[in-house]
Amino acid sequence: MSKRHFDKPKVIVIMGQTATGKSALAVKIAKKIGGEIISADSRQVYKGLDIGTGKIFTKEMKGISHYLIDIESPKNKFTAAQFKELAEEKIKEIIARGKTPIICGGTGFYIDAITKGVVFPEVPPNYPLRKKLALANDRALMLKLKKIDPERAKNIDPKNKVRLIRAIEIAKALGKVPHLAVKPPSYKFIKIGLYLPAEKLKKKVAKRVKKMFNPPAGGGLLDEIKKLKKSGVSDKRLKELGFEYYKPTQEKVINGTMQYAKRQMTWFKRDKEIKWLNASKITKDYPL
RNA sequence: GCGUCGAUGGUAGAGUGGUCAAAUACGACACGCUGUAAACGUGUUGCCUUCGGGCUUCGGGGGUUCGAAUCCCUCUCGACGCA
Repeated sequence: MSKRHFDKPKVIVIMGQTATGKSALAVKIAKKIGGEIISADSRQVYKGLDIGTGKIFTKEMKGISHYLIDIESPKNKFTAAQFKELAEEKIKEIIARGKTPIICGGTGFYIDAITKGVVFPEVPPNYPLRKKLALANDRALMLKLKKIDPERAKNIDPKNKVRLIRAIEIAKALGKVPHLAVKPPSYKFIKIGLYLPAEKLKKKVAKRVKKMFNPPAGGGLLDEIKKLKKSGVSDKRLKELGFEYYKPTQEKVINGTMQYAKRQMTWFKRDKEIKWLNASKITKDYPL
């Protein structure tokens, strides 16, 4: 460990499976050490997606500032690069204020975008082009990519249309897809992962989903969807926003959430810097 | 009670004499990821294997055949129709 390591400002990262109590833990830590919270959730950035995404209620924030929640209309698309830019801005601001940034969320890709210092090629999405390319099949796209960027074509997943389309999009704009650049992060990230054994997680998810459909205060998930539709969010867009938002049933949402939790773990498992905590062992007075 | 149809792998559902360990979908498990990431993609999914193959499967039992998930008989269960 170099000395410089200690000079870097600390950023706490709370990640892990859905429904394990990340938000609550983040608030608790923030209270204790004087922190402010940056959400790392690809869907909580949207206004009006509250119940389905398990967004934290204002009163649960307990006066702690939260950022990158409710910053975009669900009619528009928000991307990982936008997240990276905004989050880095917020980190800087919070540190300048003498507080500790706490990144909290379950979207692994977003978290890695910040903590791993990956520099994405600066090519914004070109939706008309994507739409056009989506008409072609994977083989045709692969041939096209080979022609304009044989280098990238070598190691791309040849069957993944989404990746192929993005690669072509970049190559068209820049001539070729640049090699992935990694900039050493300017912060010391302390990563805490929350997980629950499958049985416990399932119970917790089931409870949470039940509440989504029948909240004590009224106005559940179905009302939320109605409201979104009324405000002009299309069915197609609702589908994109996740399984909770397109013809959900309790069973569907529970199963979908469990599948998601599993996928989250395959993502996080590779990150050896994470210190894992069993969420069921964290009590209200967990000594931090 | 008579008649008709049906019973297939974790589920749904193809297959109707050999090319069937059995399509496809879902689920399950594992894995990947260069601005969609709760997205998107890939692999495995009867058992054993020295990875060549071997063994047991299509409601139960019996039979026909060189060969049966597929044909015949019978039993069990289910749906519908007639009583």
